[in-house]
Amino acid sequence: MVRPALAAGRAVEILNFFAAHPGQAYTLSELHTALGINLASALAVLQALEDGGYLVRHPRRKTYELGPAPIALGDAALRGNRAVDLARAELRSLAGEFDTELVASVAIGDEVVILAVEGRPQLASADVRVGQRLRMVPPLGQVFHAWSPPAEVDAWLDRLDERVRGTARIHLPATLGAVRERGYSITLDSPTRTRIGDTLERMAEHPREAPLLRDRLAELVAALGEEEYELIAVDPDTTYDISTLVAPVFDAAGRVAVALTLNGLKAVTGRRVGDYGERLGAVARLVTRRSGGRAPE
Amino acid sequence: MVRPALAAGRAVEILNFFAAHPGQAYTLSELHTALGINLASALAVLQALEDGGYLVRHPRRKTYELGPAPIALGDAALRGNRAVDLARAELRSLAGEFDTELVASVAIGDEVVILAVEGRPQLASADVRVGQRLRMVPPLGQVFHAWSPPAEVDAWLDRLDERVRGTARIHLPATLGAVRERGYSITLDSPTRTRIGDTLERMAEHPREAPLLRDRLAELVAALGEEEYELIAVDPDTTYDISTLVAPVFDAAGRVAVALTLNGLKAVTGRRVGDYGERLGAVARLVTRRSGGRAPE
DNA sequence: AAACACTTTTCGATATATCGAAATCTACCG
DNA sequence: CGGTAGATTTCGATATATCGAAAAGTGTTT
Repeated sequence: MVRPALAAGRAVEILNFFAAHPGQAYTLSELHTALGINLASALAVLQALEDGGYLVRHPRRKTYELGPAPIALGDAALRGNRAVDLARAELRSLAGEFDTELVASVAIGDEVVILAVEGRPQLASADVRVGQRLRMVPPLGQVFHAWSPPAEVDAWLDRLDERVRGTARIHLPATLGAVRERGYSITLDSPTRTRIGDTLERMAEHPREAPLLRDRLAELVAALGEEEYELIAVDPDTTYDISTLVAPVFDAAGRVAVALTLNGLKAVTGRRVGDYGERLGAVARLVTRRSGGRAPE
Repeated sequence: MVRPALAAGRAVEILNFFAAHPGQAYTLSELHTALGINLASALAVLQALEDGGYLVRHPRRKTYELGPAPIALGDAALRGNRAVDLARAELRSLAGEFDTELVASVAIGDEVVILAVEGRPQLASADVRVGQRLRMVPPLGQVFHAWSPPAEVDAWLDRLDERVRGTARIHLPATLGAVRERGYSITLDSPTRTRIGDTLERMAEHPREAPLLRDRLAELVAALGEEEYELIAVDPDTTYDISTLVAPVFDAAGRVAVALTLNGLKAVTGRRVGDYGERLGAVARLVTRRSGGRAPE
């Protein structure tokens, strides 16, 4: 058997958990209950991570927290990933310019991982932190799939509960088309959408509750299907509450390397939405070009 | 058996290797030969790391390189490690002020790991890169041991080849005392010292050659024992070539959390050496204070 | 001071990852 | 276009990590 390497997978899970909870310290049993890893196995993995300096153990409290080794690793990863490095810098200056929250995220497997957060949102939204991992279930992840081959879009849709998959398969192609056409995604703020975000966050935070929350999520997505969440046509004179504007940064292969998100715009006219979107899109194109990427087609 | 978790240890080794070689891509067999991990086992671990986004695989070339996940992890580690974060910022401004190379490093087990490098050295020295790991064998690591309990100093000395251990045990207590007294370490540049650095770097780079290089290292350390490498008394009017000035940043428990190193000063008077050292020491004390640390005693 | 509740560590049987070698695949070269 | 050298992937026996549960340790409460 060659696939598993169970202990390495555990090491990854543990590191991801610490990445999502910066500055926090956890005991062995907290990690055991949070991640569902057997105590003895978790101990072995924690010792290996400690030996390498990825975690340090407080000798009295017997808690683990992040050590210095990931700092060097993160530095190396940033050097090898020009797009993220540039995106961080650009988002920082955009945050000053726009006075709202800006986020850089990437897709890893079937999850979105937050890599940078700058500024604060105008609208109260689900709180976003670096290291957060959210399962990329529609409508989350539109920019990551707007330029994808049909097979990948299908895999994305298949993550939906089967009760809502049918209607999603009807609506989503049009919205993905609108995103492709416009170059960025616009989603409207609504209580339903906020609750979807909260639920996904809660599922990520408490993996043990995930099965219970799936039903709830399915209902919310079904409800969202009835609303207009992805804005297809923008009227310049209507006032909107915007949940997110998202623009893609492409890599050399024409795939979405990083997504730049502008979060929570309160009561803005369609005209202004267009201005924000174009500005965000221009930054995304700049980062694409400077990092050696190219748009598809 | 609870100690091993072999696969987790391999994951750590592989990540360390990538941390030390930023932006580089490696094939399975390159990693296999470089790290001495069985091909099949290495493949399993690499797949686990890839699933988590710590590595990405180039589908054509079949090479692995760092993915985006370590960026989030590094960010979290920095948030939890105020001392390193502050040290990086302070070293950056010092590099502008001093026009030489400045380095932040930490001790992990029996190794020193480089976490930040700013500026360029005046003297040609072994090249220093973020992520580098060097086995901390005397004379390397003086600041990390100047305030340590005797047992740790002994463990450090025991890493020396037994042929030179005896003389080192005679000389080092005095030099550690001088470091403690002065608050920072001063080591002189010499061909022997440079070659020790090169050899340690080479051992870290090619673990397979390490046993062959141990003899060479022992000879060099023996030769260094004859020279004056740690400067005990500084004459204000003599001109020195300085290899390193190193000042400690302490954590809340009074242990050395980070070492700040100023590398390669060419032809400076003793008076100037003192100025540099005091400035570096002042920065180290500032970082200690701001990060909530305290000096021992 | 003693019992309690909790966490960490240890332990032995079993399932499984690891190892070395062989088989397959890929790309280069004649 | 066929051969070859290198790499990747697969395979089966063996060593070993994993699991559940019990033991030892730690700090708190009564």
